Amino acid sequence: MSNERLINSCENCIVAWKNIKNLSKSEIRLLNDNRYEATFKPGEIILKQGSPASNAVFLATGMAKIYIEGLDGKSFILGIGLPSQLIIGPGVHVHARHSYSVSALTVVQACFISFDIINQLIRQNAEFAFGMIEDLSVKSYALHSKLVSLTQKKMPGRLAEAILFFSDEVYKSDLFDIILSRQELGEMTNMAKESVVRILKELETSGVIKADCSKIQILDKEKLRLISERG
Amino acid sequence: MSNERLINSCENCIVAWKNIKNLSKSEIRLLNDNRYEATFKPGEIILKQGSPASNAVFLATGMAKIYIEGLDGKSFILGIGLPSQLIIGPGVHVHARHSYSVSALTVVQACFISFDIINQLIRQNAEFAFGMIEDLSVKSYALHSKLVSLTQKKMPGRLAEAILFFSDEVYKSDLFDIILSRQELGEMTNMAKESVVRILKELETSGVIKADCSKIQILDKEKLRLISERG
DNA sequence: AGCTATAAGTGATATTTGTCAATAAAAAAC
DNA sequence: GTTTTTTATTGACAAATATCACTTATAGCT
Repeated sequence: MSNERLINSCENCIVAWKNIKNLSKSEIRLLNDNRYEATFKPGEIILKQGSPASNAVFLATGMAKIYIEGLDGKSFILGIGLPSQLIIGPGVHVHARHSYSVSALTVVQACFISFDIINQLIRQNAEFAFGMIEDLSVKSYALHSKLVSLTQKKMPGRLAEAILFFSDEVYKSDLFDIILSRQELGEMTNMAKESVVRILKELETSGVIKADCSKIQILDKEKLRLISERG
Repeated sequence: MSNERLINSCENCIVAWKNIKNLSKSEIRLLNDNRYEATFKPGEIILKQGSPASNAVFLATGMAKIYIEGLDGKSFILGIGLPSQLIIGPGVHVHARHSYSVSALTVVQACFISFDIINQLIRQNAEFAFGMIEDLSVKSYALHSKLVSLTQKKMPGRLAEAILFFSDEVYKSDLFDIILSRQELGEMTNMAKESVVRILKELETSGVIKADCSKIQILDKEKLRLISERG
């Protein structure tokens, strides 16, 4: 963690959270004056599940792994935190504890803002409050889809979905170096790492993708989408 | 659906949503004046997944099944709607569509209030907005637990959890007539109805519960809790 | 560059869980 | 109170998926 200020101001920050546009100049100043930056190295923990939630975290650069630490050491990867996102678990407004852990996958620059400030802004600015509600809703909605996917799709469907997520949401390309290991890919799709390897190979044999270690290329996106949707 | 007014006013309604206490008298009046009641018979659909969400629904009496209609006709039961609850899916603040269906399990009396009113109240009353955020957060938090439970627990753990849910949250008793069929219990715990029957019998054989058709009695709650937690 | 630790890949085997087919028991309809 | 329909239960079997025990790559270190 360094202490230099890498980001000048929230006002002209190009990776600022969408909802910040609902704030007035003076509100943005309040936010900016109470903002603390930190830089994390790959593997470092940004937020720890169960710990008291006193700050909201905005990712400015880099990628982070958002995961729930479940039963006997197993974790479940909820998703990948990307720039512009507000990282805030639902636990915050329930019992002021983080409901998941977040760790850096790459070098990550993050801004921390106290919930006192966030809550003050929610209180004084209704549009900001709506933005918060919308943010929570979008995340909740994603959990619903995930629930259906995990309970009703077979392994190939779930893995296809994960590959599409990386292609569409993370790398915005059909050829990318996937940052997660097979183990982690399994933690994201609820399958054993060996099964990840096997299904990847199946997808490769059927000409849908090419997977060589971390390099993944989507060859037939339509087919991959079909596999993802059919389950 | 009948049109008589069964509930006099939100102000002294004993099954009113918790967050209504944050409203002023005039705000409650606004709510009450724009409230429409409806009575549903068992099996009737109260909200349909995918349909435009124009109203919030408050359950006044009865029980409802909240479920996602997933892939090829399979549904996943998210939970049971009970009196005092606000039934509102996350889809509402994302794309103004219901993200799940709700159907009456018993005779249900419900109040409908337009989102125009709800949103107006969020806008003008910060505490009410906070109540909304808290409600969303609690629901989202529950989804996180469900996700862990479904991915990391084995069938006995998931079924034990469901039985405890009915005992602790719904009937508040160790002996109850469960309203869901074996099929539905399976849709709630992600298992086939035959597996529900088998695990129920296993639990019965090991002296944890007694299950005779719809009648379920918990004999050893500690052990049931252990099964639920260990997975 | 060589050594070491970590991750990927493979095959055999074991578990878990679902599906099918049939019967028994309840509940609903007449 | 039958008849009909739905739900519960059972056993045999099949499919999906995990686990184990290795082998082979890959990627960090010194």
